[in-house]
Amino acid sequence: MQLHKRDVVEAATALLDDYGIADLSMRRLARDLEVSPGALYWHFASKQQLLGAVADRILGAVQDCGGDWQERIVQTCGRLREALLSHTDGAELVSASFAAGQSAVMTDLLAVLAAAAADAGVPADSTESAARTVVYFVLGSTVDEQSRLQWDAAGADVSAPVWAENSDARFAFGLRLLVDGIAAHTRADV
Amino acid sequence: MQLHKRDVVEAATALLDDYGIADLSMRRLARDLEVSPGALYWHFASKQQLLGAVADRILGAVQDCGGDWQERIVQTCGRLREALLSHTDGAELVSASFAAGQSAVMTDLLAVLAAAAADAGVPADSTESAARTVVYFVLGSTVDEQSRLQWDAAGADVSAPVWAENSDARFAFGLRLLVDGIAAHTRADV
DNA sequence: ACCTGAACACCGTTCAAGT
DNA sequence: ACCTGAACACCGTTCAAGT
Repeated sequence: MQLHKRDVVEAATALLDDYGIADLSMRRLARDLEVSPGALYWHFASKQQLLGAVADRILGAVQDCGGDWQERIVQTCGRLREALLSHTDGAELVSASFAAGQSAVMTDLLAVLAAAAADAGVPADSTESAARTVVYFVLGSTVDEQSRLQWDAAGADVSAPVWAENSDARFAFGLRLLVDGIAAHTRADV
Repeated sequence: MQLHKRDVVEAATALLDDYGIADLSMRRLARDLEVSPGALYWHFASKQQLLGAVADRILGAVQDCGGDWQERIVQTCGRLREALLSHTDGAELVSASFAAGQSAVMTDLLAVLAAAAADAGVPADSTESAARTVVYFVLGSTVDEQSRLQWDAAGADVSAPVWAENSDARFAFGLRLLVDGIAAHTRADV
């Protein structure tokens, strides 16, 4: 039967979860779907574009939420982190797709965060900068956390769980820094 | 004559500057050096390790500096950004090497930033988190900036220079957010 | 419209064998 | 100690040709 975009993205996600981003190749994906490699290029212009679709699928779990601007930022970032951690190499894949400008959902999240910054009183020409700064933190710290997590799961030495236990607190601390920064900045300008 | 680590790193940097990270392959590098690909593996255990050495070469230009903790953070980040921007795909390469834990100099910079955070009054168990948050911002924003810069240099549409002019201000704003956050956080805790 | 088959132009890494 | 040659096991992408 016919191959649809959704099937391809689903199979790619499964491949990612089971074997990681290094094994997520167009040829391997085609093999899993029992089509020729060229077939994928009927549905996607490039591997980058396909990875963007996988990123958007991963980020589907992140819905926006209510509350004041601080709660909205903290919640959005928390959910983003959870979504990334729930797929093997999820943070790395989304990070790469974001950098390549291939994730539409990531662009939406940026808008949500920029709106929260606006509510906080950040001047209109700086809300985008504030939102990006927050996103850089979430992506950077989660890539770090996940690589350590996965390294420990394989290597398994003693001091690993200590890091893992602290990672929630470390994430919360960095995020607090940014929220405090936004709050302080708007106070200074008003 | 004999091949030395320094020659390899130098040739790799030249290849990076002239053709970008996508063309920085072990085989192409070997061709430029007029050796067989296998020769490189006598001097470096893997491509990742070689890229780490290139990252450290790029970061050699970033020396540490004096002043109060705020000045030290702002200066260090400014110099880091300059170093990244002065090589094609420099931000991407250093970012990848940092994530892979292959850049010794990046670890030094982390320590410098952590020391500044400590001077600011951040509790000892959080200085590392503060430093990493700053580094995530510099790497993330500079990767972004550089990809836009290089895309414009090739594509060349109208609205490009506007972005370029604002990128200094955008960087400064994000950095200010973080410095304000560190300042606010320590005030709240003391 | 959708896919196959085969090709093009590459990769990183290993390792016996040479000097 | 340092390097070559050749192999192993792959890549992303394109495109004429088929149905």
